[in-house]
Parts: sequence; C-alpha cells; structure tokens
Amino acid sequence: MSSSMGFRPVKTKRAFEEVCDQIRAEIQAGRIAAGDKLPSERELAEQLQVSRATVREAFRTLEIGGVLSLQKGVKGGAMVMHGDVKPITQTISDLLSLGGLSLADYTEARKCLQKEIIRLACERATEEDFSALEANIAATREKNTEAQIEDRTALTLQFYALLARATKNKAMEILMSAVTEPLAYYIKQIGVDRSWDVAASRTKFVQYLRKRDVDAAIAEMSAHMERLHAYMLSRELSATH
Amino acid sequence: MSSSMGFRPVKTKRAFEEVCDQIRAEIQAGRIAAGDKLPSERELAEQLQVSRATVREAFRTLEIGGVLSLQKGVKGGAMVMHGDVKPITQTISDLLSLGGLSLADYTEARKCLQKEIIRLACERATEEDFSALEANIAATREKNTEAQIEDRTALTLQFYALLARATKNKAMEILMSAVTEPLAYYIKQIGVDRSWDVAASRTKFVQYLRKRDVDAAIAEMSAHMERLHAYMLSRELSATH
DNA sequence: AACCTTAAATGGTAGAACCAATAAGTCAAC
DNA sequence: GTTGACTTATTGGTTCTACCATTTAAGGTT
Repeated sequence: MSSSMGFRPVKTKRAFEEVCDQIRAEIQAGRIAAGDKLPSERELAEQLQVSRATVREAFRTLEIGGVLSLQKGVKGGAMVMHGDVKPITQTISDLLSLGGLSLADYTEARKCLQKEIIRLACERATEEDFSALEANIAATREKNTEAQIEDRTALTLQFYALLARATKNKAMEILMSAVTEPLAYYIKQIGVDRSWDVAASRTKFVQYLRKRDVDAAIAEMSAHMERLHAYMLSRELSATH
Repeated sequence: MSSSMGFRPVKTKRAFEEVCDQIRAEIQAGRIAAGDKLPSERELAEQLQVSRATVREAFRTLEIGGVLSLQKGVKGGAMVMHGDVKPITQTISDLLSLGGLSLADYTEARKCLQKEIIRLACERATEEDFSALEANIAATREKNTEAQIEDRTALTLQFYALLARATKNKAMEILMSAVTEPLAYYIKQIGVDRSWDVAASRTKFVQYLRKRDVDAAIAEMSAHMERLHAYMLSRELSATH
C-alpha cells in the first residue's frame, strides 16, 4: 500500500482551543484591537455556550501568550494587549533547560545576532542612545559588591536592551531579549566571573559605537562574549560532573 | 523622598503560577527531565493541596509553552517534552497582528537573520543539505496550480527550514522558524505574487551555496526578499484602505 | 472635604460529577 | 492461535455550583 495516501493523524480540537481561535480570529480581522476589553468570563461563557472553566483556560492561554491581560475587580476583565516578548524568552529558557537546545548553539546564535545588531546600532544610534548606555555603565560601576549581584544582572540585561533599542527596530529588540534574558537563569545558577572588568570593556565598546566604527565595536563585543562563553562552558562542565 | 528606595509593585503570585514554578524548578534542578511523566492531575492536586482546576491551569500553561504534552486515557498523563518552537512563532504572529511589531521592522530583521544563516550554511552545508533543498525546489515546481497554494506555502516554509538546518545550529533553526512561519499567516491573508519564478531564484541560490559563494548567495536571497517585501507592503497598504 | 461603610462586579480557587478517549484485559467465535 | 467484540480502569476534558479576594463605585457619616 502506498504511504502517500495523505492520511493524517486525527486532531480533535478541544473546546478551549476553539475559543482561543475565535478570539485570535476577531483580532486578526480587526474587529477587536489592543486596548479593547472582552466580555467577562461568565458572560462570554454564556455567549459561546461553554462552561466558565473552558473560557478561563482560553483566557489563561492567551494571557501567557501576552495577548490578554486579566484584571480583577469591577471594571476589571480581559483586556487585549499589544503582545509581549516574555513568552519568547521563556521558551528559549525552557529549551535550554530541557536539552532541546545546546549551550554551544545558543551562544553561537547570540554572537551572530549581536553582530547584526551592532551593525544597525552603529548606523542609527542617537546621542540619547549613547548617553543611556553610558549611564547604564556608570550605574554598573557602583554595584560592585557581592550582595548586589542581582542588580548587576539586571543592569547587564538593560545594557543589551538599550543597545538593541539603538537599532530603531522593534524586531531586533525582541530577538535580542530572546537571546539575552535566558542568560539571567544561568547567571543565577552558576554565578558570574568577576575576574575582569566588564565596565571597562563596555566603555570602550560605546566609544567605538560613537565613532561608528562597526568592526572595532564588533571586535570588542566578540572578545567580551568569548570570555563569557568560555567561562560558562567550563562551569557547565563542572556542574555536570 | 527619593525615588530610588527600591520599592517594587507587589505582585501576588497566583496558585497555578506557583505550581508552574515548582515544576520548572524540578526540571532545572534535573530531578525530572524530558521523557518523564508527572503525576496525574488528581494526584498532583492532592500532593500540592490545591484544586484540580489549579493544576490544570498550570499544566495548560506548560503545555502551551511546549514543556508538557498531555495525553488522555489510562497510561496517559503529563509528559515532559524537549521544548517546542511553536510558542515563539505564535508570539511573533500575535505581535504582528496586534501592532506590537511593524511589518517593516519584521522584514528587516528577517533579512539580517537570513544573512547570518546563509553565511553559516555556506560554511557547513553537506551534500545531503543540497539535495534536500533541490528536492524541495523540484516539488515546488510541480505544485503550480492555484488550488495548490497551501502546498506551495508549506514547501516554502520547508525550504527555509532546510536552509536553517544546513547551519548545523539548532538555535538558528529556531530563530529562522520564528521569523519565517508567521509569513504563512500573511500569505493566507493577502495571497502570493506569482508574477515571478521563485523556483528559478532558489535554484540559482542553491548553486551559489554549492560553490560556497557567500556574497552571491546573499545577493540572490536579498533580491528575492526585496521583491516579496515590496509586494507585501503594497498589499498591506491596499488592505488598510 | 475627608473618611468609612456598603454593595456590586470580576477574576481566583475549590470540589464534585460526569463525559470522552485510551489502553489493557477477558472472552467467545472462527 | 488469531481475530474481534466487550468490559473495565485510568486519565484528561468539560460542566456546574459555591465561595473567596480584590477592586471600584456609590452612598453615608463625621
């Protein structure tokens, strides 16, 4: 018998998925948009002829996906958002911890993406971007105690976010956070190497950025990332032993 | 009063979020891994002293995130997966339809990422990759009727997936699907421009890839994307009028 | 005017019951 | 021995009811 008869495994759509699809369809058709509020759980359950629990599962799915925001109390309810980046970051983190993505592949992709972001940032960064980056570096210098490691991590993530913002491209910001924020998980687990001065490296980097020197900026960032990656890979090995 | 006192908005964690965190913590600690099965909803609800609905919302969240797979019936239950790329693709699509991401930014990021992927693919693609790409092009040539537009779309997505696979980097595959698959939504909405021969362009592209000619391959792909991009922007404008 | 009380609406949780699908076991027919 | 129908136990999917916690508005009190 031929194996190309086109049979596909049956997929019985669950009720809450149908609700999700209907809501997404309304959004894509433009009948509801960001800022609008959906009917309450009880009301929508009645309209769709399903139980409130089913509507809740659909709302939960869309809330986790960054499509809805749920607020309690009268005047609360489900409001449509503009979308969110967190689901992407979370998924990358899950892929890393579940073994669906190796640390080596992840870091290489991070390098590739950084390169393009630096290229765009060199073209388009404004004075506001430069001063924001320098303010971030200055704040990092002040957080130099062991107890402030969480603040330093937050500032590091902010540094890359500011760099991505300099590209004036929202998609690049999204991709940057997707490949940067999962680092926070690793930093919390394995700690950070404090044997070199990241502030000095970043200061030089921003100087190259100001001079619109793409190659020098990429070189400086690559050197920084090589150190970090070597450290992370060594810590990963020691952690598994 | 200083605004740097470190006050943060209180966020009362919901019960199902606590359940999610506990499961993710178990995964990250290595106590449960991909392939393992979690207790049933009823059993876990009893262990955690919460209602079954709460466990369900947690399972639902992790299922949507690609962490769990839920199966009915005896011997069913919640099994831990290796992670999934779908949440990322879905989020990008949502961002596009909700206005959190412009089509212009999206396509520019797509171009940047393609460049890096082509660069890596030129270095690492094997004979198997080339023949897979060529088989895909051959299949595309056969699907040339209007009725087969869905098949053509699927083959287009597969073409880019195969190209990403040639990088031998799973993270690049993930990013590729994240910026490519949302196109399917647009294609379904606005249709495709069939005034030029995509198969011919892709054939040339693979030839350059075979010769490891990075610049020529990038140029060919860029030209293709410029045409597509111009077409999509024109259709988007006409759709909003 | 400032403060407190009350009420109403809404999401969050609990618990029970039942439906639907799945897999394994049992048994009769061939 | 194999096939197929039937039974049974387990589990996710759904419904329903009830109640809790939070938020906002309205009204009343000082």
